[in-house]
Amino acid sequence: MPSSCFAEVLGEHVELTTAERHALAVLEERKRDIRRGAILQRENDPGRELYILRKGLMMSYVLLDDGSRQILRFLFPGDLIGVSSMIYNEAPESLAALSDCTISSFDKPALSQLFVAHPRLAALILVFNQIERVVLTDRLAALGRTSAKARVAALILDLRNRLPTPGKQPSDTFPLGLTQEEIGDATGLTAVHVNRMLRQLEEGKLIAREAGRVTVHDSRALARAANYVNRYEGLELGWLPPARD
Amino acid sequence: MPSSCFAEVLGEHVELTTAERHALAVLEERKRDIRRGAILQRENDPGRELYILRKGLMMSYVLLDDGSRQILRFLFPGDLIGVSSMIYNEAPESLAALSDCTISSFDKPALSQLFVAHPRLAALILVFNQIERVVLTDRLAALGRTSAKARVAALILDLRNRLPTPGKQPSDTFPLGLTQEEIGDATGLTAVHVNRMLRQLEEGKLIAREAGRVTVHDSRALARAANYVNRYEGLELGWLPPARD
DNA sequence: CGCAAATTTGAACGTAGTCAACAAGTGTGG
DNA sequence: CCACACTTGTTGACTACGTTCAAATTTGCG
Repeated sequence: MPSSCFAEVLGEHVELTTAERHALAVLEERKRDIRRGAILQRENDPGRELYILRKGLMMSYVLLDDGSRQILRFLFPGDLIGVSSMIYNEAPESLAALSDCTISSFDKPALSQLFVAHPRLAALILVFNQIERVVLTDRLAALGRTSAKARVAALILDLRNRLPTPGKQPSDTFPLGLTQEEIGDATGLTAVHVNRMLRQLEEGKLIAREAGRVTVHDSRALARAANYVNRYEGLELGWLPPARD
Repeated sequence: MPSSCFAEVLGEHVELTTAERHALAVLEERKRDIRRGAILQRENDPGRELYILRKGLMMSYVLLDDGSRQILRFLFPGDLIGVSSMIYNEAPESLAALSDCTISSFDKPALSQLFVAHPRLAALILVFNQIERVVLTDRLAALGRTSAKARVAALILDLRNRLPTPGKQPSDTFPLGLTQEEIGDATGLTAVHVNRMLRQLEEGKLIAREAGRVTVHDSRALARAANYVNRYEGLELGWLPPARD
């Protein structure tokens, strides 16, 4: 029984040793619930702590000075968050809960010690940073070079693949969990236009919607429309350093 | 005399030990020149090697299936490149030289060994990954939520701050080194519209242009127009693990 | 010097934004 | 349990920012 969500995610890619599991468990000793809408970290505040999301859905975002918001990333259970804020005096982004969530928090020295004691885990953290980076560049390309429809399609596919399900396999029907305004802030669109795009996808029989739940009908066509690549697949980790223990 | 560009960059933030300098020098033992326009790595090819850019200007980009291009990042001397490609079987992005360049290359095990032998350097690599990530999120917010003019302004400011100068201090006059098409592919605009925005910035006395060189006249106004933050400043690295040696 | 690439400009078009009004949910307190 | 307030979703009409297409001009380079 894994006591750490983060360990569970890492464990999907490598066989963790007991010592490694123990080191990761330390990061999730403390546990805390936060309510939907709560702001865990505010842009420009000092980022004193790191977090691991254990349950629920969160987002990171920035506010521009005309008041508009850009959602940078949706955060799922097992995600390590706040790393970018820890390296600055002032956090470059805000963190907020989109549903009721459970999180663990730990301080910077804990990460530091992990780097000294477990080089393989350090390398794995690098790997997950890079996955996150590539997902961001996919979104950059989407915002820079694809249509509104494609961006909304990509967001739906990404949610489908990442939202936790009872059985681990992504389910084609899932609760959206986002307002159309939030979808707009993630895709660089207005809520009004998101509504039109969802309708178009529905009319094209790519998706169906009812009671806040979305069903992906034609995930092939959707992926084609969206240029979507699942960046959590196709990893090559043969080069990782040996595990301690 | 620093034998490593990468060490020089890291050395601006921490005092490196002799052992650390030596470990970094190993990464840049081999040295190679590539011509302007050369493609160092192609999307979907295996990313066998890592690189450190020693001299010149490069870019990373992706091609979408409608043929359009999104430039993800400009690369400057001292940048460690190809990390995201090393974790996948197939590289998620291409790397190309925008000017004649000098690079060093090393293999994945070399990085792996660095993580084992020098946890502080591993943590510093994490730090630079995070800076890169934040720069990407700034650009994401720019593409999603700011005007064409603001995006071009931000690109000019970023080039001003990062282009190497004889004296280390950024110079307000510098060679652009990019075609308007490349600026467009970086900012999510067409070359035609980039031209109009450059003209507007010029008419507004924010910049001047002649013979391929740009002069920033009013960097305050430019930064305001662009929401620009220099992400290489304001770091907080007190938590780094102790240096080896 | 001559050619190809890059820049510049104008005109027409289209995607997405803005504004406004209404409908449908959702939650809260009386 | 219902009434009311507020948020969210939906639709239409109009607007505007940036694209597209085309052609002329300049620049850089072999």
